[in-house]
Amino acid sequence: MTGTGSTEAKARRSDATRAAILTAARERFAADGYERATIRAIAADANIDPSMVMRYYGNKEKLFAAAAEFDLRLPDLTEVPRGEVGTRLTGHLVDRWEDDDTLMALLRAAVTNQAAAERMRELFAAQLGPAVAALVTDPAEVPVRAGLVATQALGFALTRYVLRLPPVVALDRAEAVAWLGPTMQRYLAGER
Amino acid sequence: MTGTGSTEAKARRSDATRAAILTAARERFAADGYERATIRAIAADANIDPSMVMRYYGNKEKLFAAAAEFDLRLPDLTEVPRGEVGTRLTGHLVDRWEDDDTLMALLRAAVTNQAAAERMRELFAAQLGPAVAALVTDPAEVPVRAGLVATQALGFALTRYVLRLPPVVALDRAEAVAWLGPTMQRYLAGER
DNA sequence: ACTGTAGGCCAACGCCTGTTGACATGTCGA
DNA sequence: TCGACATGTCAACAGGCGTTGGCCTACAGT
Repeated sequence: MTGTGSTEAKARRSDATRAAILTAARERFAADGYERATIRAIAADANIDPSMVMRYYGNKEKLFAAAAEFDLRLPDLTEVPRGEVGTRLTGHLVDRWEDDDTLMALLRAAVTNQAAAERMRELFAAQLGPAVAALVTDPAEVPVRAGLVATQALGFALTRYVLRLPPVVALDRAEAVAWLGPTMQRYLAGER
Repeated sequence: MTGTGSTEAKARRSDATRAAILTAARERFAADGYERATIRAIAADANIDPSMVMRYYGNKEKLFAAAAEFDLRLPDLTEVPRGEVGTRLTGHLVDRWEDDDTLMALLRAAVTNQAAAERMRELFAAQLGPAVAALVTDPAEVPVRAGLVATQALGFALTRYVLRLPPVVALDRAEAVAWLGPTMQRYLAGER
């Protein structure tokens, strides 16, 4: 056995560096988008040489792929009272957005980078889709309703965290949920 | 008098070139975002030399500023039946988005470029704000309601035209208006 | 204690970028 | 007809980018 003796896999001496790179990458991608986030800047943030980034992640594209790994951690909406799924989902998404900048990295990059956009599509198809499917009776309605939810969720994130429209920035969590919750509710479980 | 004899201002011989540059710039900024849209590519599209772009627009920043000039042409919502302002506004925005790629250029650029983001904020404050103000009785509510409208409008545009989430792309104009209209209605004139 | 190897740094490459200045061409007023 | 000025081309610059390969250095397994 090697190293510090963890229970699983082999702990490499370079794990700390790898993690530092990933953290710095997420921050840079989140703040600057795909093309303005340079390998050199990321390396500088992580206090290592740019060539280390290449050694550990191959190239910029793969680095982004690693940094953009993300789990929405959606709650099981079937256990929530039918009339509250909208506010519940909205609150969860706001929280998820605020405590992890991976989503921001994904969003900023997805606007100018094809691979990132594909990632975003997968994220909604693979994570939001199933959550919505558990609520909707007619399977044919699932994609549209999930899409509409994405519409409002991403629009809120875009205007609040990226464009920073003052009145949207000014909303506190409760106000945001109160305004957006009913919209989500209708998209998830409303008529039509 | 000079040139082709228009009624106002002086028509320069280079006006065609200036317009070609502007058109190419809008298309490139819309398709690629601010940093990936290069002066060289824009010049190539317009069939001229990159240095002409500099001569006529000074630098890339000013070129963008000129290309991102935009008027939402919002209808006078006070002449629309109170209950239909949501669908009316939604329909107008969808149309506006589809027949002019300036908005797309503005959105794609605003995600990674500060000046473009500021432009976007101004656009909503100066154009959407007043339109909303004409509908809402309490002036204190105007900014929030306009912000919420922006939230849904930009979210729809983002998911449909930029991220291209399949179910959102699949909506036709009528379906989009039917789904988003009520949301807009509530943001514009709903309770709370 | 010795040595192989993983971890890390440095310098350089080829390419692309925005931007500049010198030069050629054409057009229009005098 | 002539000259001034607008229009346009060409070549180059300085800097930044992703990426590569060679070279030290220090630790881990024997």
